[in-house]
Amino acid sequence: MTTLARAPLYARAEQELRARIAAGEWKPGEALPTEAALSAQLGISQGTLRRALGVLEAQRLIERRQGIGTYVTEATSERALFHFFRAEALDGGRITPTSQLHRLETAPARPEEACALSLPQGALVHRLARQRFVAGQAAIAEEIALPEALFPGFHLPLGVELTDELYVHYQRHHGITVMRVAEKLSAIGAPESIAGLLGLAPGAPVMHIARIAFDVMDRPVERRLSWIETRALRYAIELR
Amino acid sequence: MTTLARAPLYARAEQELRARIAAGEWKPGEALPTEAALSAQLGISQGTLRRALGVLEAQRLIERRQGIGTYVTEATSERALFHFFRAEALDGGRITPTSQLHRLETAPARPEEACALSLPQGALVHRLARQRFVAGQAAIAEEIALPEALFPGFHLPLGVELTDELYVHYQRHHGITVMRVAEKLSAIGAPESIAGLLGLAPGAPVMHIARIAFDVMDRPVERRLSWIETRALRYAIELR
DNA sequence: CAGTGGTCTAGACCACGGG
DNA sequence: CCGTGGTCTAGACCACTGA
Repeated sequence: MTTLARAPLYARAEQELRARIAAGEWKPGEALPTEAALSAQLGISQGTLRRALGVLEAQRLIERRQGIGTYVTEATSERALFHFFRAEALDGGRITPTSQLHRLETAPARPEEACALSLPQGALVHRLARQRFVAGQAAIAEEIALPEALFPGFHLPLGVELTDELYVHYQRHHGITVMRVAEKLSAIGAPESIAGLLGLAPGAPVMHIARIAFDVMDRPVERRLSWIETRALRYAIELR
Repeated sequence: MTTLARAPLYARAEQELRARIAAGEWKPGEALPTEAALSAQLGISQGTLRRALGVLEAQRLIERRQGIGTYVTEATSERALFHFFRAEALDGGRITPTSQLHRLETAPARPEEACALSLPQGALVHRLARQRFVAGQAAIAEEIALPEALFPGFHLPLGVELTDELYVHYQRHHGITVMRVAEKLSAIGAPESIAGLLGLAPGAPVMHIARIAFDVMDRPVERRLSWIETRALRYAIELR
């Protein structure tokens, strides 16, 4: 683990704070104690605490505002879309898709799902299938698996236009904050079932994305397969 | 600019050091002065200097090694591949492609090239076309444009297997270090010319990537179009 | 105005690497 | 051993916010 006694103080403080936030000691939107109070409580100097807070801020787990205080970052549709939804219009403009769930079931994880989510054989997952629309056109099909253990009693209305991002829902209703996603992209010919959903001919080129999302403690919490029709969309990323 | 007199000291120090590195005061692989010497030279405390160095280190412009010193990061094939070449095998294993240049010309920039590289109409670019092979199979076709002004006298042998990454070549021979790339991905049917190069049927699904690469001072220095055959490859990225 | 986070400093001490 | 960067502290002062 990273919580070795040998690790620097600031790193241990960072882990301590991360764990406390993950445990819900301070919930999204709430303020942490002041730097003076926190450093006294942790028995470290303010400078060392600030270094730990700086890391958490860089990871967007917290937000610091001069003159106000330090807050646990709250997931918003805005932010979720901006950070983790990389599709944009051909001209680079932002896109705000709507979405509609058309299947929701709870079943034993398939082998690929269990593997992606580090679940034992036979563990239950909630499985969602949905479409996302851009300018009234179906542009994205998705199949999502969530560990039942992390999302007990998960539910969403079928067939209704959803405005909020799923990640906002995860945080508000299940206390799970997505911090990082890993994706593997490929270009494939649309399988028949997907082609139907997206209004394409079978075999037409679509972008396929296999995503695993990780939470604050870097545990895998969602596996998502996406099929994206990229005639009117671009998937924009930045590497540095 | 970011070099306002009002900006914090550490930010001004960071910009100052970045500019000096870009200007070649310390070349890739060379050591910067010690922290004590640098802080004295810049008239700031060691703590403030360390903060500036921390930013440059996070951006991988420099590397600090305890007991040794601070060095300007040198581009290596290893690093260039790892950071900016996101293709991997289906099982997640790394891939080391070979490449072969089959066209090299210098001509006025096309409108899209001029736009991508912030060049005036009619400015000259070097235009490269190459193929990249994975396990002996042509898997990637690329067309690359470089501003002639930044790469005077650019040349590479045609038709030979190249081992070094292009970005290593940019740094070694033209003093240009790529720090960041922006990409737009889509899935398209392979155009006839590309299909021929990749051994695909015309219209077969390929991943298309339009990339712009930026240097140390965040100027656009390369525009690259790639067509990737993703039957044996995945494009792996991480968002956080 | 009081209280918050942001900047900057000076200095002690530690850990590492090489002569 | 010495010189390097890495950690940690204590404290002064600034800049912003809201009552």
